[in-house]
Amino acid sequence: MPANQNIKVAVDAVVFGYTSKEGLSVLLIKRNIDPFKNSWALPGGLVGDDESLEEAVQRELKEETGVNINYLEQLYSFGKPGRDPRNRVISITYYGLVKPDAFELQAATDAADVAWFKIKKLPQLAFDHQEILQAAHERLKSKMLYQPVGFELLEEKFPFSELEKLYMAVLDRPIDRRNFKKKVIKFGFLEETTEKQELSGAGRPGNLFRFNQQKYFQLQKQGINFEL
Amino acid sequence: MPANQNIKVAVDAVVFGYTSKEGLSVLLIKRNIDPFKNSWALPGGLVGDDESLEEAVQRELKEETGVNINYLEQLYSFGKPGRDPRNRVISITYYGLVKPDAFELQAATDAADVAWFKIKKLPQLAFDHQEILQAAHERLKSKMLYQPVGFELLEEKFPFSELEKLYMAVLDRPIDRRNFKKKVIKFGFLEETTEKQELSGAGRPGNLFRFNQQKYFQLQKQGINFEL
DNA sequence: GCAAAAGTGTTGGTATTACACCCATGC
DNA sequence: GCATGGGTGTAATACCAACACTTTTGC
Repeated sequence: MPANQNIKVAVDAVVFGYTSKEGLSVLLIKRNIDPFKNSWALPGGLVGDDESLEEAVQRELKEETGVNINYLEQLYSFGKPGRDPRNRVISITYYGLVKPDAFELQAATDAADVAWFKIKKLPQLAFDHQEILQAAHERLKSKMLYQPVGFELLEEKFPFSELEKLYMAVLDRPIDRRNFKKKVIKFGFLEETTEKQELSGAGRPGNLFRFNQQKYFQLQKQGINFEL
Repeated sequence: MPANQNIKVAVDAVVFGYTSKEGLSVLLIKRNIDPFKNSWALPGGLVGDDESLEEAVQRELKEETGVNINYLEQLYSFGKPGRDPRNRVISITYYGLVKPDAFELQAATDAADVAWFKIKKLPQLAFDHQEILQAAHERLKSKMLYQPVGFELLEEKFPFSELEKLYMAVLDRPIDRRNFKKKVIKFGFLEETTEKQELSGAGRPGNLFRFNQQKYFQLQKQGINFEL
Protein backbone atom coordinates (compact mmCIF):
# COMPACT_ATOMS: atom_id res chain seq x y z
CA MET A 1 0.00 0.00 0.00
CA PRO A 2 1.71 3.18 -1.20
CA ALA A 3 2.02 5.40 1.84
CA ASN A 4 1.76 8.77 0.20
CA GLN A 5 -0.51 8.66 -2.68
CA ASN A 6 -0.45 11.63 -4.98
CA ILE A 7 -3.58 11.35 -7.07
CA LYS A 8 -6.26 13.94 -7.62
CA VAL A 9 -9.92 13.12 -8.01
CA ALA A 10 -12.02 14.98 -10.52
CA VAL A 11 -15.51 14.70 -11.92
CA ASP A 12 -16.55 15.50 -15.47
CA ALA A 13 -20.00 15.76 -16.95
CA VAL A 14 -21.35 14.95 -20.36
CA VAL A 15 -24.54 16.97 -20.58
CA PHE A 16 -26.69 16.15 -23.56
CA GLY A 17 -29.22 18.66 -24.77
CA TYR A 18 -31.91 18.06 -27.30
CA THR A 19 -34.12 20.28 -29.40
CA SER A 20 -36.05 19.06 -32.37
CA LYS A 21 -34.49 21.70 -34.61
CA GLU A 22 -30.90 21.12 -33.59
CA GLY A 23 -30.96 17.46 -32.63
CA LEU A 24 -28.60 16.15 -30.00
CA SER A 25 -25.99 18.53 -28.58
CA VAL A 26 -23.35 18.47 -25.89
CA LEU A 27 -22.38 21.17 -23.45
CA LEU A 28 -18.71 22.15 -23.62
CA ILE A 29 -16.51 24.82 -22.11
CA LYS A 30 -13.51 26.51 -23.58
CA ARG A 31 -10.55 26.30 -21.25
CA ASN A 32 -8.68 29.45 -20.47
CA ILE A 33 -5.78 27.92 -18.64
CA ASP A 34 -3.09 25.51 -19.64
CA PRO A 35 -2.87 22.69 -20.44
CA PHE A 36 -5.14 22.69 -23.45
CA LYS A 37 -5.70 26.41 -23.12
CA ASN A 38 -8.34 27.43 -25.68
CA SER A 39 -9.41 23.87 -26.32
CA TRP A 40 -12.98 22.82 -25.72
CA ALA A 41 -13.54 20.37 -22.89
CA LEU A 42 -16.21 18.74 -20.78
CA PRO A 43 -17.23 20.76 -17.74
CA GLY A 44 -15.81 19.34 -14.55
CA GLY A 45 -13.19 19.80 -11.88
CA LEU A 46 -11.69 18.55 -8.68
CA VAL A 47 -13.89 17.08 -5.99
CA GLY A 48 -14.00 18.98 -2.71
CA ASP A 49 -12.95 17.22 0.47
CA ASP A 50 -16.39 17.28 1.97
CA GLU A 51 -18.77 16.90 -0.91
CA SER A 52 -20.10 13.77 -2.52
CA LEU A 53 -19.25 13.02 -6.13
CA GLU A 54 -22.75 13.99 -7.25
CA GLU A 55 -22.57 17.27 -5.39
CA ALA A 56 -19.23 17.95 -7.01
CA VAL A 57 -20.49 17.46 -10.56
CA GLN A 58 -23.51 19.61 -9.97
CA ARG A 59 -21.45 22.35 -8.40
CA GLU A 60 -18.93 22.35 -11.22
CA LEU A 61 -21.63 22.42 -13.81
CA LYS A 62 -23.34 25.30 -12.15
CA GLU A 63 -20.12 27.23 -11.72
CA GLU A 64 -18.70 26.65 -15.14
CA THR A 65 -21.77 26.82 -17.30
CA GLY A 66 -24.74 28.11 -15.33
CA VAL A 67 -26.60 24.87 -15.95
CA ASN A 68 -28.53 23.33 -13.09
CA ILE A 69 -29.32 19.71 -13.46
CA ASN A 70 -30.92 17.40 -11.02
CA TYR A 71 -30.37 14.09 -12.66
CA LEU A 72 -26.96 12.80 -13.60
CA GLU A 73 -25.99 9.21 -13.86
CA GLN A 74 -22.53 7.86 -13.28
CA LEU A 75 -20.87 6.72 -16.47
CA TYR A 76 -17.38 5.42 -15.87
CA SER A 77 -14.13 6.27 -14.12
CA PHE A 78 -11.11 7.05 -16.19
CA GLY A 79 -7.76 6.73 -14.54
CA LYS A 80 -4.87 5.91 -16.83
CA PRO A 81 -1.67 7.57 -15.68
CA GLY A 82 -0.84 10.35 -18.09
CA ARG A 83 -4.36 11.30 -19.10
CA ASP A 84 -3.68 14.68 -17.52
CA PRO A 85 -0.20 15.92 -18.39
CA ARG A 86 0.25 17.77 -15.08
CA ASN A 87 -0.64 15.31 -12.34
CA ARG A 88 -2.21 11.98 -11.96
CA VAL A 89 -5.91 12.69 -12.07
CA ILE A 90 -8.65 10.15 -12.10
CA SER A 91 -11.93 11.37 -13.34
CA ILE A 92 -15.31 10.03 -12.42
CA THR A 93 -17.65 10.88 -15.22
CA TYR A 94 -21.38 11.48 -15.26
CA TYR A 95 -23.90 12.07 -17.97
CA GLY A 96 -27.26 13.73 -18.00
CA LEU A 97 -29.99 15.17 -20.16
CA VAL A 98 -31.52 18.64 -20.32
CA LYS A 99 -33.50 20.96 -22.54
CA PRO A 100 -30.80 23.37 -23.74
CA ASP A 101 -33.05 26.38 -23.95
CA ALA A 102 -34.05 26.10 -20.32
CA PHE A 103 -30.76 27.75 -19.40
CA GLU A 104 -28.82 30.81 -20.11
CA LEU A 105 -25.25 29.74 -20.44
CA GLN A 106 -22.71 31.71 -18.52
CA ALA A 107 -19.02 31.07 -18.67
CA ALA A 108 -17.32 31.25 -15.30
CA THR A 109 -13.90 32.39 -14.19
CA ASP A 110 -12.02 29.28 -15.16
CA ALA A 111 -13.72 28.96 -18.53
CA ALA A 112 -13.41 31.39 -21.39
CA ASP A 113 -16.61 30.34 -23.03
CA VAL A 114 -19.48 27.86 -22.90
CA ALA A 115 -21.53 26.50 -25.76
CA TRP A 116 -23.67 23.71 -27.06
CA PHE A 117 -22.18 21.68 -29.89
CA LYS A 118 -24.12 19.41 -32.15
CA ILE A 119 -23.05 15.84 -31.66
CA LYS A 120 -22.24 15.63 -35.34
CA LYS A 121 -19.99 18.69 -35.33
CA LEU A 122 -17.73 18.44 -32.36
CA PRO A 123 -14.48 20.34 -32.07
CA GLN A 124 -11.23 18.77 -30.93
CA LEU A 125 -11.48 18.11 -27.24
CA ALA A 126 -8.94 18.41 -24.43
CA PHE A 127 -7.51 15.42 -22.55
CA ASP A 128 -9.34 12.16 -23.22
CA HIS A 129 -12.68 13.93 -23.33
CA GLN A 130 -13.42 12.71 -26.81
CA GLU A 131 -13.32 9.16 -25.53
CA ILE A 132 -15.51 10.03 -22.56
CA LEU A 133 -18.06 11.73 -24.75
CA GLN A 134 -18.23 8.80 -27.06
CA ALA A 135 -18.73 6.40 -24.17
CA ALA A 136 -21.55 8.59 -22.88
CA HIS A 137 -23.24 8.61 -26.24
CA GLU A 138 -23.03 4.85 -26.49
CA ARG A 139 -24.43 4.50 -23.03
CA LEU A 140 -27.29 6.82 -23.80
CA LYS A 141 -28.12 4.88 -26.94
CA SER A 142 -28.31 1.60 -25.14
CA LYS A 143 -30.07 3.12 -22.16
CA MET A 144 -32.92 4.34 -24.29
CA LEU A 145 -33.52 0.82 -25.54
CA TYR A 146 -34.29 -0.54 -22.11
CA GLN A 147 -35.68 2.50 -20.38
CA PRO A 148 -37.99 5.24 -21.55
CA VAL A 149 -36.14 8.49 -22.25
CA GLY A 150 -37.55 11.87 -23.03
CA PHE A 151 -39.05 13.27 -19.89
CA GLU A 152 -36.09 15.53 -19.24
CA LEU A 153 -35.75 16.50 -22.87
CA LEU A 154 -39.17 17.40 -24.16
CA GLU A 155 -41.68 20.08 -23.25
CA GLU A 156 -44.50 19.17 -20.95
CA LYS A 157 -46.81 18.61 -23.88
CA PHE A 158 -45.55 17.65 -27.28
CA PRO A 159 -46.73 16.10 -30.50
CA PHE A 160 -45.92 12.46 -30.87
CA SER A 161 -43.48 13.15 -33.65
CA GLU A 162 -41.22 14.93 -31.18
CA LEU A 163 -40.56 11.73 -29.29
CA GLU A 164 -39.99 9.95 -32.54
CA LYS A 165 -37.49 12.57 -33.70
CA LEU A 166 -35.73 12.42 -30.37
CA TYR A 167 -35.23 8.68 -30.68
CA MET A 168 -34.06 9.00 -34.23
CA ALA A 169 -31.65 11.80 -33.36
CA VAL A 170 -30.05 9.96 -30.47
CA LEU A 171 -29.93 6.58 -32.13
CA ASP A 172 -28.92 8.22 -35.37
CA ARG A 173 -31.04 5.99 -37.54
CA PRO A 174 -34.55 5.91 -38.97
CA ILE A 175 -37.42 4.31 -37.07
CA ASP A 176 -40.75 3.14 -38.42
CA ARG A 177 -43.32 5.66 -37.25
CA ARG A 178 -46.22 3.27 -36.96
CA ASN A 179 -44.43 0.50 -35.16
CA PHE A 180 -42.79 2.96 -32.82
CA LYS A 181 -46.11 4.46 -31.88
CA LYS A 182 -47.76 1.11 -31.29
CA LYS A 183 -44.96 0.09 -29.01
CA VAL A 184 -44.87 3.31 -27.03
CA ILE A 185 -48.62 3.37 -26.60
CA LYS A 186 -48.60 -0.19 -25.38
CA PHE A 187 -46.08 0.60 -22.67
CA GLY A 188 -48.45 3.27 -21.50
CA PHE A 189 -46.01 5.89 -20.33
CA LEU A 190 -47.64 8.52 -22.52
CA GLU A 191 -51.01 10.16 -22.11
CA GLU A 192 -52.83 11.71 -24.98
CA THR A 193 -54.29 15.14 -24.26
CA THR A 194 -57.20 16.66 -26.12
CA GLU A 195 -55.15 19.60 -27.28
CA LYS A 196 -53.72 20.02 -30.71
CA GLN A 197 -50.32 21.27 -31.65
CA GLU A 198 -49.92 24.96 -32.40
CA LEU A 199 -49.61 25.38 -36.10
CA SER A 200 -46.02 25.39 -37.09
CA GLY A 201 -45.74 26.04 -40.78
CA ALA A 202 -46.93 23.21 -42.90
CA GLY A 203 -48.69 19.96 -42.32
CA ARG A 204 -51.54 18.67 -40.26
CA PRO A 205 -51.26 19.56 -36.59
CA GLY A 206 -50.86 16.58 -34.28
CA ASN A 207 -52.40 15.80 -30.93
CA LEU A 208 -50.33 16.64 -27.91
CA PHE A 209 -49.08 14.01 -25.52
CA ARG A 210 -47.49 14.17 -22.13
CA PHE A 211 -45.60 11.69 -19.99
CA ASN A 212 -47.51 9.77 -17.40
CA GLN A 213 -44.85 10.29 -14.78
CA GLN A 214 -45.86 7.45 -12.56
CA LYS A 215 -45.71 4.86 -15.34
CA TYR A 216 -42.62 6.50 -16.81
CA PHE A 217 -40.58 6.19 -13.64
CA GLN A 218 -41.94 2.77 -12.91
CA LEU A 219 -40.84 1.54 -16.32
CA GLN A 220 -37.54 3.28 -15.86
CA LYS A 221 -37.00 1.21 -12.76
CA GLN A 222 -38.22 -2.12 -14.00
CA GLY A 223 -36.79 -1.79 -17.49
CA ILE A 224 -38.48 -2.35 -20.80
CA ASN A 225 -37.59 -4.08 -23.98
CA PHE A 226 -37.61 -1.41 -26.56
CA GLU A 227 -36.43 -3.05 -29.70
CA LEU A 228 -36.75 -0.61 -32.49
CA MET B 1 -11.23 24.47 -7.38
CA PRO B 2 -10.04 23.27 -3.99
CA ALA B 3 -6.30 23.83 -3.95
CA ASN B 4 -5.25 21.02 -1.69
CA GLN B 5 -7.41 18.09 -2.12
CA ASN B 6 -7.10 15.37 0.44
CA ILE B 7 -8.78 12.36 -1.03
CA LYS B 8 -7.38 8.87 -1.45
CA VAL B 9 -8.17 6.63 -4.37
CA ALA B 10 -8.73 2.93 -3.83
CA VAL B 11 -9.89 0.02 -5.91
CA ASP B 12 -11.95 -2.91 -4.65
CA ALA B 13 -12.80 -6.13 -6.39
CA VAL B 14 -15.85 -8.33 -6.26
CA VAL B 15 -14.60 -11.68 -7.48
CA PHE B 16 -17.31 -14.21 -8.14
CA GLY B 17 -16.46 -17.87 -8.19
CA TYR B 18 -18.68 -20.65 -9.34
CA THR B 19 -18.68 -24.39 -8.89
CA SER B 20 -21.64 -26.58 -9.58
CA LYS B 21 -21.51 -28.05 -6.08
CA GLU B 22 -21.22 -24.79 -4.21
CA GLY B 23 -23.00 -22.40 -6.52
CA LEU B 24 -22.01 -18.76 -6.63
CA SER B 25 -19.39 -17.54 -4.16
CA VAL B 26 -17.49 -14.36 -3.48
CA LEU B 27 -13.88 -13.91 -2.51
CA LEU B 28 -13.39 -12.04 0.77
CA ILE B 29 -10.50 -11.21 3.04
CA LYS B 30 -10.45 -10.84 6.76
CA ARG B 31 -8.95 -7.52 7.77
CA ASN B 32 -6.24 -7.56 10.39
CA ILE B 33 -6.00 -3.86 10.92
CA ASP B 34 -8.40 -1.27 12.15
CA PRO B 35 -10.90 -0.01 11.25
CA PHE B 36 -13.09 -3.05 10.96
CA LYS B 37 -10.31 -5.27 12.24
CA ASN B 38 -11.43 -8.90 11.98
CA SER B 39 -14.32 -8.05 9.70
CA TRP B 40 -14.56 -9.57 6.27
CA ALA B 41 -14.14 -7.21 3.35
CA LEU B 42 -13.65 -7.09 -0.37
CA PRO B 43 -10.04 -7.32 -1.49
CA GLY B 44 -8.67 -3.97 -2.59
CA GLY B 45 -6.46 -1.10 -1.63
CA LEU B 46 -4.95 2.20 -2.63
CA VAL B 47 -3.93 2.84 -6.20
CA GLY B 48 -0.23 3.42 -6.79
CA ASP B 49 0.89 6.67 -8.36
CA ASP B 50 2.08 5.06 -11.54
CA GLU B 51 -0.27 2.19 -12.17
CA SER B 52 -3.57 2.14 -13.99
CA LEU B 53 -6.73 1.30 -12.12
CA GLU B 54 -6.86 -2.15 -13.70
CA GLU B 55 -3.27 -2.84 -12.74
CA ALA B 56 -4.04 -1.75 -9.22
CA VAL B 57 -6.97 -4.13 -8.78
CA GLN B 58 -5.04 -7.01 -10.20
CA ARG B 59 -2.06 -6.30 -8.02
CA GLU B 60 -4.14 -6.01 -4.88
CA LEU B 61 -5.98 -9.20 -5.68
CA LYS B 62 -2.78 -11.05 -6.23
CA GLU B 63 -1.19 -9.68 -3.08
CA GLU B 64 -4.11 -10.14 -0.78
CA THR B 65 -5.55 -13.40 -1.97
CA GLY B 66 -3.19 -15.11 -4.39
CA VAL B 67 -5.81 -14.95 -7.12
CA ASN B 68 -4.72 -13.97 -10.60
CA ILE B 69 -7.44 -12.78 -12.86
CA ASN B 70 -7.18 -11.41 -16.30
CA TYR B 71 -10.63 -10.05 -16.81
CA LEU B 72 -12.26 -7.57 -14.51
CA GLU B 73 -14.92 -5.13 -15.49
CA GLN B 74 -15.44 -1.77 -13.90
CA LEU B 75 -18.58 -1.66 -11.81
CA TYR B 76 -19.07 1.72 -10.18
CA SER B 77 -17.25 4.33 -8.14
CA PHE B 78 -18.29 4.92 -4.59
CA GLY B 79 -17.33 8.19 -3.04
CA LYS B 80 -19.62 9.44 -0.31
CA PRO B 81 -17.68 11.31 2.37
CA GLY B 82 -17.59 9.16 5.47
CA ARG B 83 -17.62 5.77 3.81
CA ASP B 84 -14.20 5.22 5.30
CA PRO B 85 -14.04 6.45 8.89
CA ARG B 86 -10.36 7.45 8.65
CA ASN B 87 -10.00 9.56 5.52
CA ARG B 88 -11.96 10.46 2.53
CA VAL B 89 -11.52 7.52 0.20
CA ILE B 90 -13.21 7.02 -3.09
CA SER B 91 -13.26 3.50 -4.32
CA ILE B 92 -13.45 2.40 -7.89
CA THR B 93 -14.89 -1.07 -7.91
CA TYR B 94 -14.46 -3.92 -10.33
CA TYR B 95 -16.01 -7.32 -10.67
CA GLY B 96 -14.85 -10.50 -12.27
CA LEU B 97 -15.44 -14.21 -12.60
CA VAL B 98 -13.18 -17.17 -11.90
CA LYS B 99 -13.18 -20.87 -11.21
CA PRO B 100 -12.48 -20.94 -7.47
CA ASP B 101 -10.56 -24.17 -7.50
CA ALA B 102 -8.07 -22.85 -10.04
CA PHE B 103 -6.32 -21.03 -7.19
CA GLU B 104 -4.78 -21.72 -3.90
CA LEU B 105 -5.82 -18.90 -1.66
CA GLN B 106 -3.10 -17.27 0.34
CA ALA B 107 -3.71 -14.50 2.78
CA ALA B 108 -1.14 -11.75 2.60
CA THR B 109 0.41 -9.49 5.18
CA ASP B 110 -2.41 -7.05 5.43
CA ALA B 111 -5.08 -9.73 5.56
CA ALA B 112 -5.54 -12.27 8.29
CA ASP B 113 -7.43 -14.69 6.16
CA VAL B 114 -8.99 -15.23 2.74
CA ALA B 115 -11.98 -17.34 1.85
CA TRP B 116 -14.79 -17.98 -0.54
CA PHE B 117 -18.26 -17.30 0.82
CA LYS B 118 -21.43 -18.55 -0.74
CA ILE B 119 -23.51 -15.69 -1.96
CA LYS B 120 -26.36 -16.89 0.21
CA LYS B 121 -24.31 -17.00 3.38
CA LEU B 122 -22.33 -13.82 3.57
CA PRO B 123 -20.88 -12.49 6.80
CA GLN B 124 -21.15 -8.88 7.90
CA LEU B 125 -18.89 -6.81 5.70
CA ALA B 126 -16.66 -3.83 6.44
CA PHE B 127 -17.32 -0.31 5.13
CA ASP B 128 -20.01 -0.16 2.45
CA HIS B 129 -18.85 -3.42 0.96
CA GLN B 130 -22.22 -5.03 1.36
CA GLU B 131 -23.70 -2.42 -0.93
CA ILE B 132 -20.89 -2.86 -3.45
CA LEU B 133 -21.30 -6.59 -3.49
CA GLN B 134 -25.00 -6.32 -4.04
CA ALA B 135 -24.50 -3.92 -6.93
CA ALA B 136 -22.02 -6.34 -8.47
CA HIS B 137 -24.45 -9.22 -8.17
CA GLU B 138 -27.19 -7.19 -9.82
CA ARG B 139 -24.86 -6.21 -12.58
CA LEU B 140 -23.81 -9.78 -13.17
CA LYS B 141 -27.42 -10.88 -13.34
CA SER B 142 -28.32 -8.36 -15.95
CA LYS B 143 -25.07 -8.85 -17.83
CA MET B 144 -25.77 -12.51 -18.34
CA LEU B 145 -29.07 -11.67 -20.00
CA TYR B 146 -27.49 -9.73 -22.80
CA GLN B 147 -24.10 -11.42 -23.07
CA PRO B 148 -23.08 -15.04 -22.87
CA VAL B 149 -21.41 -15.86 -19.56
CA GLY B 150 -19.66 -19.02 -18.55
CA PHE B 151 -16.40 -19.17 -20.38
CA GLU B 152 -14.41 -18.06 -17.36
CA LEU B 153 -16.41 -20.19 -14.96
CA LEU B 154 -16.69 -23.64 -16.46
CA GLU B 155 -14.18 -26.30 -17.38
CA GLU B 156 -13.07 -26.54 -20.95
CA LYS B 157 -15.57 -29.31 -21.61
CA PHE B 158 -18.72 -29.67 -19.63
CA PRO B 159 -22.13 -31.29 -19.81
CA PHE B 160 -24.89 -28.98 -20.86
CA SER B 161 -26.48 -29.10 -17.46
CA GLU B 162 -23.49 -27.24 -16.03
CA LEU B 163 -24.30 -24.14 -18.01
CA GLU B 164 -27.90 -24.47 -16.99
CA LYS B 165 -27.01 -24.77 -13.33
CA LEU B 166 -24.70 -21.79 -13.60
CA TYR B 167 -27.46 -19.63 -14.98
CA MET B 168 -29.88 -20.80 -12.35
CA ALA B 169 -27.37 -20.22 -9.56
CA VAL B 170 -26.53 -16.69 -10.60
CA LEU B 171 -30.05 -15.64 -11.47
CA ASP B 172 -31.32 -17.48 -8.46
CA ARG B 173 -34.40 -18.80 -10.15
CA PRO B 174 -35.47 -21.88 -12.11
CA ILE B 175 -35.12 -22.03 -15.89
CA ASP B 176 -36.87 -24.37 -18.30
CA ARG B 177 -34.26 -26.86 -19.41
CA ARG B 178 -35.60 -27.43 -22.91
CA ASN B 179 -36.20 -23.84 -23.84
CA PHE B 180 -32.84 -22.83 -22.44
CA LYS B 181 -31.08 -25.38 -24.54
CA LYS B 182 -32.93 -24.42 -27.71
CA LYS B 183 -31.97 -20.81 -27.21
CA VAL B 184 -28.32 -21.46 -26.43
CA ILE B 185 -27.92 -23.81 -29.35
CA LYS B 186 -29.46 -21.30 -31.69
CA PHE B 187 -26.97 -18.62 -30.66
CA GLY B 188 -24.26 -21.04 -31.59
CA PHE B 189 -21.64 -20.19 -29.01
CA LEU B 190 -21.43 -23.81 -27.89
CA GLU B 191 -19.96 -26.75 -29.74
CA GLU B 192 -21.01 -30.26 -29.00
CA THR B 193 -18.13 -32.69 -28.68
CA THR B 194 -18.39 -36.42 -29.21
CA GLU B 195 -17.28 -37.17 -25.71
CA LYS B 196 -19.52 -38.19 -22.89
CA GLN B 197 -19.39 -37.02 -19.34
CA GLU B 198 -17.40 -39.09 -16.85
CA LEU B 199 -19.81 -40.98 -14.72
CA SER B 200 -20.56 -39.04 -11.62
CA GLY B 201 -22.81 -41.09 -9.44
CA ALA B 202 -26.27 -41.56 -10.81
CA GLY B 203 -28.02 -40.74 -13.99
CA ARG B 204 -27.41 -40.90 -17.66
CA PRO B 205 -24.11 -39.32 -18.67
CA GLY B 206 -24.47 -36.25 -20.87
CA ASN B 207 -22.56 -35.16 -23.92
CA LEU B 208 -19.80 -32.67 -23.35
CA PHE B 209 -19.87 -29.20 -24.82
CA ARG B 210 -17.28 -26.50 -25.12
CA PHE B 211 -17.46 -22.81 -25.95
CA ASN B 212 -16.82 -21.78 -29.49
CA GLN B 213 -14.59 -18.95 -28.47
CA GLN B 214 -14.89 -16.99 -31.64
CA LYS B 215 -18.68 -16.92 -31.57
CA TYR B 216 -18.68 -16.43 -27.82
CA PHE B 217 -16.59 -13.30 -27.89
CA GLN B 218 -18.34 -12.03 -30.94
CA LEU B 219 -21.71 -12.36 -29.21
CA GLN B 220 -20.23 -10.81 -26.10
CA LYS B 221 -19.38 -7.76 -28.17
CA GLN B 222 -22.53 -7.45 -30.16
CA GLY B 223 -24.89 -8.42 -27.36
CA ILE B 224 -27.67 -10.95 -27.38
CA ASN B 225 -31.19 -11.03 -26.16
CA PHE B 226 -31.24 -13.78 -23.65
CA GLU B 227 -34.66 -13.67 -22.18
CA LEU B 228 -35.08 -16.68 -20.02
C1' DG C 1 -54.40 21.69 -55.85
C1' DC C 2 -50.14 20.69 -53.86
C1' DA C 3 -46.79 20.20 -50.29
C1' DA C 4 -46.13 18.88 -45.63
C1' DA C 5 -46.91 16.27 -41.69
C1' DA C 6 -50.27 13.21 -39.00
C1' DG C 7 -53.00 9.32 -38.46
C1' DT C 8 -54.05 4.62 -38.93
C1' DG C 9 -54.36 -1.66 -39.82
C1' DT C 10 -53.25 -5.91 -41.71
C1' DT C 11 -50.61 -9.73 -42.58
C1' DG C 12 -47.02 -13.20 -42.57
C1' DG C 13 -43.37 -14.75 -40.20
C1' DT C 14 -40.81 -15.55 -36.09
C1' DA C 15 -40.09 -16.20 -31.33
C1' DT C 16 -41.68 -17.64 -26.90
C1' DT C 17 -44.01 -20.26 -23.78
C1' DA C 18 -45.81 -24.19 -21.65
C1' DC C 19 -45.62 -28.71 -21.16
C1' DA C 20 -44.40 -34.72 -20.54
C1' DC C 21 -42.42 -38.78 -21.89
C1' DC C 22 -38.58 -41.92 -22.91
C1' DC C 23 -33.50 -43.14 -22.39
C1' DA C 24 -28.98 -44.49 -20.31
C1' DT C 25 -26.65 -45.43 -16.39
C1' DG C 26 -25.26 -47.21 -11.37
C1' DC C 27 -26.67 -49.44 -7.65
C1' DG D 1 -36.16 -52.37 -11.01
C1' DC D 2 -35.64 -48.03 -9.28
C1' DA D 3 -33.55 -43.70 -8.74
C1' DT D 4 -31.08 -40.20 -11.05
C1' DG D 5 -30.21 -37.10 -14.46
C1' DG D 6 -30.13 -36.55 -19.85
C1' DG D 7 -32.37 -35.96 -24.03
C1' DT D 8 -35.97 -34.38 -27.03
C1' DG D 9 -40.88 -32.03 -29.89
C1' DT D 10 -45.19 -29.76 -30.47
C1' DA D 11 -48.97 -26.66 -30.35
C1' DA D 12 -50.88 -22.16 -29.00
C1' DT D 13 -49.84 -17.68 -28.50
C1' DA D 14 -47.66 -13.37 -28.59
C1' DC D 15 -44.73 -10.32 -30.77
C1' DC D 16 -42.44 -7.99 -34.56
C1' DA D 17 -41.45 -6.28 -39.20
C1' DA D 18 -42.91 -4.73 -43.24
C1' DC D 19 -45.61 -1.99 -45.64
C1' DA D 20 -49.25 2.58 -48.20
C1' DC D 21 -53.02 5.20 -48.30
C1' DT D 22 -55.96 8.84 -46.41
C1' DT D 23 -56.61 13.22 -43.65
C1' DT D 24 -55.80 17.92 -42.20
C1' DT D 25 -53.67 21.96 -42.64
C1' DG D 26 -51.18 26.36 -44.96
C1' DC D 27 -50.06 28.39 -48.95
